[in-house]
Amino acid sequence: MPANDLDATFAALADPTRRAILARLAHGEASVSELAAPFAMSLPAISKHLRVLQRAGLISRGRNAQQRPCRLEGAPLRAVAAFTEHYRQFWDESFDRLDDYLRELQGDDEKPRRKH
Amino acid sequence: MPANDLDATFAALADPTRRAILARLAHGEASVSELAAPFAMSLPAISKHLRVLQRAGLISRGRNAQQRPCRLEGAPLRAVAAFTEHYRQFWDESFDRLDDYLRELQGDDEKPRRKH
DNA sequence: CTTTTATTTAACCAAAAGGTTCGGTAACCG
DNA sequence: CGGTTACCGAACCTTTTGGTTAAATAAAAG
Repeated sequence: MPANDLDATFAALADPTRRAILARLAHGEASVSELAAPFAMSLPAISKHLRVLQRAGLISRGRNAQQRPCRLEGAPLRAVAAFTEHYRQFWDESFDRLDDYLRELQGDDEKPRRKH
Repeated sequence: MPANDLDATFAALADPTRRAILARLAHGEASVSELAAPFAMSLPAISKHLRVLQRAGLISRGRNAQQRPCRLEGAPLRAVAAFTEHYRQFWDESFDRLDDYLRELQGDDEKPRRKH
């Protein structure tokens, strides 16, 4: 169950170290030491960051010998995306995709090609 | 102009009071007292929340007699949307637009992992 | 000029966040 | 067995956060 709590998710994302960890994990699983390597920070500090990310449901952890590999779990980001979507008219000045969005919400499944 | 700092933006969004204020402002401008009304909280507390939102660039403030009306400024949310977009493959389980995404990221040296 | 209304500033406080060091535990390796 | 590797937990410290109350400011109203 992805702790689907916007409070925890936003708070977890508010730290640059944690966002960097997520960026690293987007390339694949990694051990704690691997994740810690780029930072001028003690290992327990990284461990704490990982616990914050895990409590927010943004990562999950496995076990491989002595290692506890971390894997990115993007599900909570869906709620973040939904949040921004709710305010789209306030930041998307082009309004290009507002119609598409409204159509999607109506269940009109016909999906036009959407370029980023 | 818009303090386009993900740290400040995510931190500002991590508080439920501040998100409720933004939700209220999505319906239109409001004074500080109007914004404070729904909360069991002192006025200075709301004032502090507004300062956090303003420093994050999420609101701007005008002047109307004794009132200092607040207006929603969604620009920082564009950066948040871009952030989630970057992780879309990890939260969009329908994978409808995975091909688009991969095409966009062409040049990435490591192939993104697809969940079982 | 005095008062009222709207909001901010200042001083304070408790709790949480982000870091440290030191010591523990669990799994593998010789 | 004993040592090494990989990580976690506990205790501690400092800064930030989120709230309070009391006093200050600014503009309007009487």
